[in-house]
Amino acid sequence: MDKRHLAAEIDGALSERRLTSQDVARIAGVSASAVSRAFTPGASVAPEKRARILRAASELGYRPNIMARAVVTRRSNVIGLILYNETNRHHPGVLLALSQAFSTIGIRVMLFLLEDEKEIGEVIDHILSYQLDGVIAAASIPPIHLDHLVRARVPLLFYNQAGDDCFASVGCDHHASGMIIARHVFDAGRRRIALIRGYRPSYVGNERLRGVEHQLDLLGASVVADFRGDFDYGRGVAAVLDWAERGIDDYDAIIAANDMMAIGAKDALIHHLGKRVPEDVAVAGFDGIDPSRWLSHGIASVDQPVEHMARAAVDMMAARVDDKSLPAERRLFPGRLQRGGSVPA
Amino acid sequence: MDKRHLAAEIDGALSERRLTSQDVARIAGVSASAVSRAFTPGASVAPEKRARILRAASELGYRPNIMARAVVTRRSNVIGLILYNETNRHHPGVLLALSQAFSTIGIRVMLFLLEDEKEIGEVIDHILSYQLDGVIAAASIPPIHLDHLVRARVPLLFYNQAGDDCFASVGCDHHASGMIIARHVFDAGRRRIALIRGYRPSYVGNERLRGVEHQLDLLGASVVADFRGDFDYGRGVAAVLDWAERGIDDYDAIIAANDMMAIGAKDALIHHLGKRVPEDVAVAGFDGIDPSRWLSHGIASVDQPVEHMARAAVDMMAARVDDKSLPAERRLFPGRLQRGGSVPA
DNA sequence: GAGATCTTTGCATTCATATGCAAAAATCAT
DNA sequence: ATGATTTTTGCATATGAATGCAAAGATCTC
Repeated sequence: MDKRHLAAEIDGALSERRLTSQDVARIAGVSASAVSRAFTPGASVAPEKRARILRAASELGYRPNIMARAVVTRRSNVIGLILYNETNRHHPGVLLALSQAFSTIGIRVMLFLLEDEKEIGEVIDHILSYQLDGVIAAASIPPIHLDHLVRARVPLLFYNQAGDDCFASVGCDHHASGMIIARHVFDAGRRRIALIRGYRPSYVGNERLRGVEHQLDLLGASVVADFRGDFDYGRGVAAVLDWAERGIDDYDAIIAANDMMAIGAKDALIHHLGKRVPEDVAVAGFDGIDPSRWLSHGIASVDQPVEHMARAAVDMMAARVDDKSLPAERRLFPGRLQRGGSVPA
Repeated sequence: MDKRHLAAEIDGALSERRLTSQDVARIAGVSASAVSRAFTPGASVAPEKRARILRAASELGYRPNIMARAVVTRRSNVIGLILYNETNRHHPGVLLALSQAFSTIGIRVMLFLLEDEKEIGEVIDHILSYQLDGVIAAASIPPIHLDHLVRARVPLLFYNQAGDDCFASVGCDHHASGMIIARHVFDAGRRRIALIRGYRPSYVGNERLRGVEHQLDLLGASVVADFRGDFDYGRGVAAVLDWAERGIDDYDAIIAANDMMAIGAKDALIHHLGKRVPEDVAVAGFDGIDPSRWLSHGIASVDQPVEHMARAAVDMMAARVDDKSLPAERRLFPGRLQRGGSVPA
């Protein structure tokens, strides 16, 4: 058969070339345009011709080159995700939820995992070079770089970052979450609270502790100690040791800016100071990460509705890719109290 | 000035168009080719002309469109990373190490995070459509899909997967790691071992336990219980409860296929059965994840030299992108024993 | 069966960049 | 200053696919 012969010939010549719509067109006996249309939903092709083309394509193993398509359509179906490595370590659910949610609408994620704030310039540069359809930033972005994104008209959505009137954003209401956990600790009868904060520039950490302090203030409980953390287990341990060293031991509860540090603090209380949790000191955190629910921990926490947030982020991003004039909406989701043995009921 | 006028005009007309090399060429008073060459290292452009072009480009905020470039050069500088979500949750260091290592050589990562094995077909389809320079698979790939990748001549590298003569791979010597941890447990005087395996198709889990069993066999210790896990904390708990329910309680050590399950088992021993670790039962795992080193856990483990492995993966991939004829080398790294309180010294 | 309407099709062009080639310019040797 | 050599440069074309347009074909109406 002639078709078979053609296919073999194409296969042979392919060592260096790439399979193109032309190749498929040849063996299906149509034009390259027809092939293109066969792969474009809603395009005008006779049904049985489309079938023939798709058959030929799958025989050859042809798939439209999305890069080439992106040049013409100005759509890559790829979004950039800027994430601090830290965020992934402390809360791997975020990456999963976003990645999964995007894949349900056929959008792929190019990952920019930052170890250090300084890398962000280079990352933005890359983002602008790849013609990404949009960017989700789970990291703050310095104004200079923001300006580049704006000028290139790349839709930008902040995830769990400070609200800004100019950009769309999705987040958890961390301030309210702070109030919830503080209330929970207060309701357990604790009045002398020690705080382990996030590191200075962290919006999430700051909001959470602002909420905690606000609530404690309203209820009339006092903050008797205070430590600057970094969201890592080790800093939770360090906080407790630091207080002990400085003779501070009159707190009856610790609220940490996330679960990792809460667990660290709890471990230090038990293993280094020989205290009991929650009898001597109650411990609470945020995020509701897996280890917080382990038998050995049972940390009271306020978790984020990550799936809902991811879904919202994806919806908002998709809408803004289609219509760049959409307003800078901000969607906030409430946290949910997760009870745990570390704070008595 | 005319140049300023031109720039303003370009800026105005840009609402729908995109900034191209032509625009830069116009205000720099050169041809588009010159602009292209200015951005191509080693291309032939007069130094001061290159400077002029780069200045104009940065004024306008121009960056070469990598998608368009990729069509011509057949290089996207993007690799695909196929990863089970599970892997990221149980061992977030893998994603970080790979992502960072690639970014040092200017290659970006498109992430394909799988929740379920069934998604792999769709993922491979996407990978073939984007003209990715290569694929790193930290997941096994069914032969049908493998064939597609091979026919499209996409360099493929397996990460921590079963060795295959046809493909490059990087991995940890999990069998040896299994022997190491078994020896460690034996040296602590334990002779009656219970095993928590990975789920059936997991290469890493199987290798680790083959190594363990081999070593125990050599040393003359016996396996008195055995449970099929899934690498999750909950299955570690379940294993211990299952044995208890079935009246099996004569084991003096548990070796789990990873740290998560080891921690789960340890927690269940302590909190559900009231046993002591390591006095009554020693517990060991694999990976050396962060929580395994927490004060509250201290799990003896064999960790993987993730940074070295990632570095190797990146080097091998980069080499294979440049030269597709490179052989299917396999690089194995030894695991390192991490001591911990869960196995007495 | 003629004419009107709707659908399908291929041609030509476009997207943004890279690059071989030959002309032009700059550099060098003499 | 002249010719030989090297470097720069722009033109033209290529990459792989999408799409407006007009011609061709199919379908429908009466």
